[in-house]
Amino acid sequence: MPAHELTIGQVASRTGLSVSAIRYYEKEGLVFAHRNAGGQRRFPRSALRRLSFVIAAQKFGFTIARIRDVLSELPEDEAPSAKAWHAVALEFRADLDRKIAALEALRDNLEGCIGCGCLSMKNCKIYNRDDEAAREGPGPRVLRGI
Amino acid sequence: MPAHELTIGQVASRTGLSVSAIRYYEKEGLVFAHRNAGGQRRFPRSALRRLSFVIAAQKFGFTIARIRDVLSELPEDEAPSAKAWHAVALEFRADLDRKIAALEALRDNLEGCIGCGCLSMKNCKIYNRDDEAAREGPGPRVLRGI
DNA sequence: ATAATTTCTAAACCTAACTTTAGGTCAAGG
DNA sequence: CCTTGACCTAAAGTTAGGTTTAGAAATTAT
Repeated sequence: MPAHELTIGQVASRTGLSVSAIRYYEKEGLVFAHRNAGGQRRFPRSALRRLSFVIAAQKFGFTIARIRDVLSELPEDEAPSAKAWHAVALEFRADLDRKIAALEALRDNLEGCIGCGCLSMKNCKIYNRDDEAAREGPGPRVLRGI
Repeated sequence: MPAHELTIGQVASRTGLSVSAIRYYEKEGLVFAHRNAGGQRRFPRSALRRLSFVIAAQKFGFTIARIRDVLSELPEDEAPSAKAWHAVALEFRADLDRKIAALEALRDNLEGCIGCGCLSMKNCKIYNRDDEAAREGPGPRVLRGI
C-alpha cells in the first residue's frame, strides 16, 4: 500500500467521519477512491480535504446534492490547486450570505408581527407568503424555504 | 356550527397548510381541536395563530419538538393574551439570535480556512472540532450542531 | 500458519416531517 | 331523499442522510 494512499479506516479517523458515512459519500459522488487488488478502497490524500469541506458545508445546512454540485468544479482525482478551491469557497460563501440574510429578514419581520404581541395575520409578511410551503411536496421541510 | 369555530378545511385554506399537515400537528400536540357530534374537528380561532407561529418557526429551522416546547407556555384552548404571546416571541427570538450568530461565526472561520485557498486542516477551527459530529449518532444531521 | 482486524456488499432499518391510500362517515344543497 | 364534497382513521409510503446487520473476503499481527 503506497504511502500516499489511505484506507477507509484511516480516512475515518482523520476526518472524524464514520466508515459508513464515507462509503455513503462515495456512493453519492462527494468523494472518490480507486480499488486495490483485493477490492478495497484506497483514497488519495485529497479526499481528506473534500470530506472536510463536506463536513463544514453540512454544518451550514447544505444538502448533499448542493455540496456535490459545488464540489463538481474540482478535479475528481488528485490534489486540486489552491485556485480551484478558492472558486469553490467563493460560490459557497455566496450561498451562505444569502442564507444569513434570509434568516435576518425573517427575524426582523417576526419582530413586527409577533414581537409586538399583536401577531396580525392579515398584514404580516411572514404569515402571508401565498402558500409557498403548501406546494412543496412531501418530506422533511426544515429550512427548505430559506 | 358556531361562527367562532372552524373546520379543518377552513383552517387549511386560511393558513396555507394542507389538511393532512394540520392533522399531523394536532397529533403532535402543536394545536388543539375538540370534536362535534359527528366526530369532526372544530378548531378555535386561536388555532390560526398557533399554526401561523408553527409555520414561521419552521422556516427558522426549529423542530416540531422545540416548537411544541415553546408553545406549551400558551394556554391550550382559548385566545392567549398579548402578554403570553410576547413571552413566546422572546424565547423564540433568543434561540434565533444564537442560531444566526453561530452561522456567522462559521462563515467567518471558513474564510480563514478555505477562503484563503490553503484549507489548512491542522489549524482550522471548523475542521478540528474534536469529532463532535462523529459522536452524535445516526440520522440526518443538517444544522444539528448549530 | 493462524488469529484478529479491516474491509467488502447488499439490504434492511432509523428519524423527521409529512403525504397518500383505503375504506368508510358526516354535512349541505337540490 | 339522495348525492356530492368534506371529513374520519389507520397504516403505509416518501425523502434525506445516514447506521446496522449479516456473511464473506482481504489484511495485519503473532
